[in-house]
Amino acid sequence: MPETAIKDKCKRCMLYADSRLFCAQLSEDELCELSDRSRTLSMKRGDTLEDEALAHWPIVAIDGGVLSMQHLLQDGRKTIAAFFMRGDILDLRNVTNRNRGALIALGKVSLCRLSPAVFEQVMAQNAKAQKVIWENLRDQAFRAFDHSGDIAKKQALEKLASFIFECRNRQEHFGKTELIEIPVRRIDLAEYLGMQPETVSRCFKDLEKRGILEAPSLGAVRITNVPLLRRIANGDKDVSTGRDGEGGIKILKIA
Amino acid sequence: MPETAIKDKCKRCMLYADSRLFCAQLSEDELCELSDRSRTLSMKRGDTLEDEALAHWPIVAIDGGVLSMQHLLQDGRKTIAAFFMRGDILDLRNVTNRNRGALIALGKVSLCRLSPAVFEQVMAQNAKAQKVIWENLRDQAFRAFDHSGDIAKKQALEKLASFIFECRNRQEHFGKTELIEIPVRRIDLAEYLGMQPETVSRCFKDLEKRGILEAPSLGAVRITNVPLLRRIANGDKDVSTGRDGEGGIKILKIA
DNA sequence: GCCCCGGATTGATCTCGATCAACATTTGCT
DNA sequence: AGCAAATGTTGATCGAGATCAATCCGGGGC
Repeated sequence: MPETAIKDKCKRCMLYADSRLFCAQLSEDELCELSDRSRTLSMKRGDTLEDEALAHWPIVAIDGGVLSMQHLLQDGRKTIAAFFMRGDILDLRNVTNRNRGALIALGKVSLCRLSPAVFEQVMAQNAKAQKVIWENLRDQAFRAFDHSGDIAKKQALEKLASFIFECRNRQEHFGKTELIEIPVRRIDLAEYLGMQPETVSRCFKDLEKRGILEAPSLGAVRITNVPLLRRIANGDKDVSTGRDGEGGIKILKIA
Repeated sequence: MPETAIKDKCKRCMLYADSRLFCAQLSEDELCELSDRSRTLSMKRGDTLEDEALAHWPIVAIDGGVLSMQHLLQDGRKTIAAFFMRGDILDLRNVTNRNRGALIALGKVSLCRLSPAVFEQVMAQNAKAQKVIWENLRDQAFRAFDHSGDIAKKQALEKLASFIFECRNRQEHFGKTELIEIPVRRIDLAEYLGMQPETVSRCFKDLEKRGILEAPSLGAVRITNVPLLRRIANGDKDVSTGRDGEGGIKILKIA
């Protein structure tokens, strides 16, 4: 084993391997320091980041998988307020305002609990790293704003369409095949979009029947009519209700 | 007029006057530099921060009033994704992902368009200022997460209850009188909570009838039963539907 | 491989809040 | 101050999606 400064755990981690992510911005010294004082963690579906653990390790960087922030109501209703994925950094220092949701893994999640002290030091010293974190947090905020807008007034079909575009936006490799990964289960999706799993299922079926997308498996979809899906996501009633607007293709119906 | 370094416009601005806000963290030199290269702006209800203006001035700090981020759907449905208030800083540099909502004033708004160059410089040099901005952005993100959770699965009454607590959380001076300012119109509130103005009105009336709050004017409420309102906000069905749970007061109904 | 159970689907019914309509009140403007 | 337009309230009806119930699947563990 060669005596390289950079730890194996870091070499295998996308936060370092992806040049756009946080750890890739660090100098070798910074990375080693951070690495030494941080702890990786693997989670499986249903695992929760407990409050006591977060008290000691309030800064969490996601390497892979999907972590959810869930809010539980008194009578058992559950909602997922946000999904956190590769590259997202969560800073829960002093976050007590209202009932911060529970952080629950929706599948296998690998993450790194960063040392607050080193994180703070890097924030102060390394402008490039600071920029990456800042833009990540800003993206989280804007994604949450968008999502709030989506679920506030949109209908079920429109919400699902928007979600599919949100998934597309979060994966870089689109363009060639238009195969979009849906990284969460239907039930999680329902909780994220504020609807019931039954409704999610019906909406997927509707979009398939209308030839707008194909769902080769539960974990992925292929959009076959991007402009139409876009119009649905944007709330064009003529399209979402099945009627044809001026821009759509007229289909003659014979009674 | 004495030749003090700090500009009058800054002395009158809460971003400087409130010791917890951004400009109060700056050294005199930094503040002067920032002040010289920044521009204040007054807006009135309905005014929009146009894209072209934002291209030159993508960083906006709110001094007072309520600025909204609105999403408009094709068929005219409108939603407010977020409220920005005193102390909030918006960084719209390179924000093009999806359709960033329009920034529209919901009343008189005074704000300061900060010089991106000086802002960036302060971010890199002044750790105290950096911390304030970072925490502000984080609060915006978590507030948005909370809000997403609220509007996803909660019923109308529960959403309104949550909103009242959100208002209370955002004003510091509670504790004495419990008079909470509602800084937006009913119609804006409806758009923020994803419901209709009619429903908002009915919910306020319902809470008043049940003795949970008083609404001396459209712009403020006084909570008269905080625990009960809290239970409603947390989704306790026994309370929100009017039935009494075990913790409530039993009311005998005679047919 | 086979079993098994959580998740997904499909269908039937019901409910909350949207919508429509009429009227009251507040706000802003001259 | 006084008027007009925008906002807010109240009542009546309707519909999208929640809920309930009955299968159907598929993948993780043995």
